[in-house]
Amino acid sequence: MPQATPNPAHLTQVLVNSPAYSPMAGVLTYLSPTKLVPGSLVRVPLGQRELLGVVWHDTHTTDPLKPELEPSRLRPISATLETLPPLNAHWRALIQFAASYYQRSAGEVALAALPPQLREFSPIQLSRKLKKLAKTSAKPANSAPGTSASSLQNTTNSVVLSAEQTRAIAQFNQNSGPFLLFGATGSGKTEVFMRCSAELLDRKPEAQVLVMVPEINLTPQLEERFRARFGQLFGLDAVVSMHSGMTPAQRLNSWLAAHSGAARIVLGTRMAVFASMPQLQLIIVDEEHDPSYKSHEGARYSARDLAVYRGHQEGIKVLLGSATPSLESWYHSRPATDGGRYQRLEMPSRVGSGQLPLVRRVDMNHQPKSCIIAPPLLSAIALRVARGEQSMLFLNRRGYAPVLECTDCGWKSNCANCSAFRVFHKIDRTLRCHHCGFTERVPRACPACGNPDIAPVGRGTERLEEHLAELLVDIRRPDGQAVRIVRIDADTTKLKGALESQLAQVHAGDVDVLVGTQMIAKGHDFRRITLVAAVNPDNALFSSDFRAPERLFSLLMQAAGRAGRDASVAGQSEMWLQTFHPTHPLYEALKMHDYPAFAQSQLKERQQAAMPPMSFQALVRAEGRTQEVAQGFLNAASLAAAEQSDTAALLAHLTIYPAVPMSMARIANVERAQMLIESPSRTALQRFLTAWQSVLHSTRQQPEYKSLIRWAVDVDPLLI
DNA sequence: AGCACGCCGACT
DNA sequence: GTCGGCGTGCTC
Repeated sequence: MPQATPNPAHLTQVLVNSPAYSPMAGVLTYLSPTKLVPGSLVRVPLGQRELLGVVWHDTHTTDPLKPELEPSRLRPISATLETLPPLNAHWRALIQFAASYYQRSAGEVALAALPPQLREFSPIQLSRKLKKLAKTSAKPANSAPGTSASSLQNTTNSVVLSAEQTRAIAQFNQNSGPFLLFGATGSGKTEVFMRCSAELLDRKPEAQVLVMVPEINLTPQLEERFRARFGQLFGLDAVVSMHSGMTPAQRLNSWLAAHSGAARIVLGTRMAVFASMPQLQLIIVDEEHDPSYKSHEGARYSARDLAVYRGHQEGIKVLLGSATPSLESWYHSRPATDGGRYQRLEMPSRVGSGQLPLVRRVDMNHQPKSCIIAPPLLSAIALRVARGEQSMLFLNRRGYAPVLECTDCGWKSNCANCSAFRVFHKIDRTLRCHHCGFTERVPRACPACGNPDIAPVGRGTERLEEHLAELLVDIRRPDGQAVRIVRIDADTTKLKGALESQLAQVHAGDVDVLVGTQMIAKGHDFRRITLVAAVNPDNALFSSDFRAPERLFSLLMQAAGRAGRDASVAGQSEMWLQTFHPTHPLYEALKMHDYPAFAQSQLKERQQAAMPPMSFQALVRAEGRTQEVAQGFLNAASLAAAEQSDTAALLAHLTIYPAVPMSMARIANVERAQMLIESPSRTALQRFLTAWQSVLHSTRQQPEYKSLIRWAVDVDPLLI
């Protein structure tokens, strides 16, 4: 055997952020003077750059693909961030699983899961930062002026639990989960979350809890409640947030607090599922049905599904909560005797005297032709205004009208870059594309035939607000003043803090009627609203997207939950639906506030059509200059799967559909196509996708697909 | 993906 | 004479 080099170095496997399709995917091998523990953070040279890396496998298995890699050509690690404890085996297992399940490289997933600022820091910068943090956290954090710890604890723990809450908590304590807390809006799910957390934190002195919420705007409310409850026990900085709205410095601080164990409760959006939490004992996923848990870029992971995996992997409890669970979770929580894997905890009643609102359907077939707000609904709103109560109307379209049309030649306000209409915004007289942002002033006359008579078709929130103001012009509030209408949508809340100030107006009672898009139906408690109306909810009933009814039901249930949360007015609160299909089963179930009935009928349909959750799907999306290239690439890769033995062997277990244009086929002059792959077996689908990667890569190498812009696999897609 | 190198058009 | 376009090719 030849003698080792005079300065012996350890071969060290390191993950860096390199995408799955580059030849650099997987681990890279470096030299290190000392043996480094897996999970250690290092800085390594790669070409001209120096990158953050994570030390991976213990064993240096020789890569069969690159046998020519000689130790003499390896470069040494530049530096080790030794002031940080290595990422533990649980975290590494989570990253490895997410990367393989969602068909991305481990390096991409691992590095995306670390705070961005950590990628920039040198070891010296990092140790400076850590020293600074140690100094500030050395100060006693729990000295809130005015309230003693014991008095606050008394008030928070003196919340009387309902029988349902007590039973749910008992079941949680006696079983191992995962749990699905199926609780009506207002049934007190948050209180259950806090009690379950409190018990675990009490039992284990070092325990950590991860709480996930779907959207950033929901974090402050929940954060406030958790901080009020646990801040006194563990220090105010023991509760930290993690979401994309934070500054890089804040994100690093939160991450370090979680990683060191100082943070006892981590509250965050989907990215938080990857937080390093060495003493993690419980994961809570609030509003688990919310589509925001599914990532749309990079690795298209589902944070809810990864939370369940992580809980299983770490041997800890996972608690999912929703008033309208995803059909996946609902199906998993069927009785264990039927094969269910989750334990269902039920809290059907509202806490206190609050009743669920009365659901009223307006049959639009029997209303004046093309009316926007039916007369009975208008009178109901007018009545609330006169009584000094608030109403909320929502419509799933912003702008004034979704399209402008020439009454003469039929010209429509198409977008030049997208397969979509540009929306008419009357407020600044523009036509705006909501997909690519292309904005122009409204033409004086039809650009095709010169006819000056071009008319808005359909309605958006702007037009609804305008129309409502006209209809209610004579209505007076109890104080004799004119009715006050406010609109809340993406256009009115663009400026920072605008949403908060508009919401504050509503809470203060300065507003009689609130008009907006779905964003007002979610999350916020409007205690004085006694009427909620869905102006035009029918679209989702006949959508080509099989999940549209599920989303509509959930949205309407949430919206209904906005009404009458205040017990003093709950008796009179109503949810109105304007529909051309009043007897549709979805609305029937909604009227009875009967999610289980709705879910049962949906699951039956899914069963018959062999769709999720009874089957498993993956979607491959491709983007190119033309549909021919995008679709051609997908179809060629599909054909080639039959010619490679490992993929061909699995074809019997799956259905690969032909490539089709996406429903929004063109955005910003990029043509998009997709191909659906379905299988009754998750394993078969997984094996196929893994083996198929190399086929996709080599297909892209063919000269006719050189112009392909990109492709990506979406496992368990939400939008088909 | 980054970031080089490299070979052709309009500017101080 | 240079600045800069983005086409190929490499990075342990």
